[in-house]
Amino acid sequence: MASFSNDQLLQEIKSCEDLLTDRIADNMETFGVSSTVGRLLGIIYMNREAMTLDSLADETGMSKTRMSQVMRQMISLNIAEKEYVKGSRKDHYNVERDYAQTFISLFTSNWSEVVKRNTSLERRLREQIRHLETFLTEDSSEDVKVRMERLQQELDEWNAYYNWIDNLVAFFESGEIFNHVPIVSSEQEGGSTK
Amino acid sequence: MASFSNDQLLQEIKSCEDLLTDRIADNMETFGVSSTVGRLLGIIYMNREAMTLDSLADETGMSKTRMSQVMRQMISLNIAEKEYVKGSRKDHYNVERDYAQTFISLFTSNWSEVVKRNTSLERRLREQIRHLETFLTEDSSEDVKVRMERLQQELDEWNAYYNWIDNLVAFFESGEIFNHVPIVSSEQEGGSTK
DNA sequence: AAATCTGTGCAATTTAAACTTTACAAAGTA
DNA sequence: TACTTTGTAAAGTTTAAATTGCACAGATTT
Repeated sequence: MASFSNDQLLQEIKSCEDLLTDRIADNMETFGVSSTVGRLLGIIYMNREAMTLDSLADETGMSKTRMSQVMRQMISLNIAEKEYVKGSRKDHYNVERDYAQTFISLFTSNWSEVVKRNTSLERRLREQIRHLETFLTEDSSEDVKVRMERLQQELDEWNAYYNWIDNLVAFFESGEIFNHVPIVSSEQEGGSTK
Repeated sequence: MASFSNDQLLQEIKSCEDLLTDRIADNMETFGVSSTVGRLLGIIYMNREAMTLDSLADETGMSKTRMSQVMRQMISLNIAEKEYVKGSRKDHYNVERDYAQTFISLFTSNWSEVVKRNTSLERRLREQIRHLETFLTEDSSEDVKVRMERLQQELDEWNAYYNWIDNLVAFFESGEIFNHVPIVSSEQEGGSTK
């Protein structure tokens, strides 16, 4: 078949990279964030150095405002950060370059929030139950007693579950997970041995 | 203060249960599914026995069609199943009653899908690269060679990452995770010892 | 066979999320 | 001081997701 010119080759390579970025964007939705988060992650990652809002807007064809919104979100998710570049007035953003670390950051951000919300609800309900219990008398219907008891058990199970999630988060965040599920880099020839 | 009648107490208990259901619905969004999935999960869970589309529609105030859609989704996510009830023509749906198991099912469903998609993309790109490599000649620009090399490395990292996720999924699905992050039920008095 | 019930495909509608436009404050520059 | 540049707040628009209403097929009952 026809050969490729240098420029054509470059373009082909770029289109491979774009496929990767697209996939990152897709996959990121699994974390419950907009695919644009993943897209920016991919773009900055592939770019191999920090980027400005303008260059991101340029690359995605989206508005600078949106870039600002997304980068802020990414920072709050702990998967990006501003990087000071001397001589430039613009903010430069860089991303976590370790995939697994990104996974952990997102996992942690999401579930910590859930645990927090749950803990406060649990406290509230325990209090409410204690309050309601004071109104239980001998002539309270059997139904009420049973339901109350069940609610208690329910809360106990919840507590166990959210404690588990909390421990799970710690298990990831501390990196202990890697002791049991290690990352094995593939055995491609010329593979870099960090 | 004023005392509570039996009915009032029941209502108060119900409203506690509703708060729990609401929270389940909220939390479920962390798995990237609609909160209605969580709401139905919560409702059926609290109901303590299988429910029909009609009773669900009744409970949520939503259309039966939507109930059907959501239940199907839940079944495909492995967190609900139809249950045969003799004497009834309606389908009855029940849900996984173990919180942690639900977590694992959702985690597994989501990430298995991601791994699968990625694997097929990786294969495609490896092939494309092998193809492009045949066009590399001595007069190919240095830039092209570097980019090509980088792309290779990129794919190696991807491969390592998705293998990790795949192992992670197995780690959860097999229940091995519980050996390292156990579920500890809280020490409430009268706590049931399964 | 006619009548009813049940679940779901499909198009239409509503609601929520993503994204843009405009405007402006803060900080830098001339 | 007046003029740019940069990031983002706020409100508006577009796009996508959630939800409904209608219709109908398949199964069940009368």
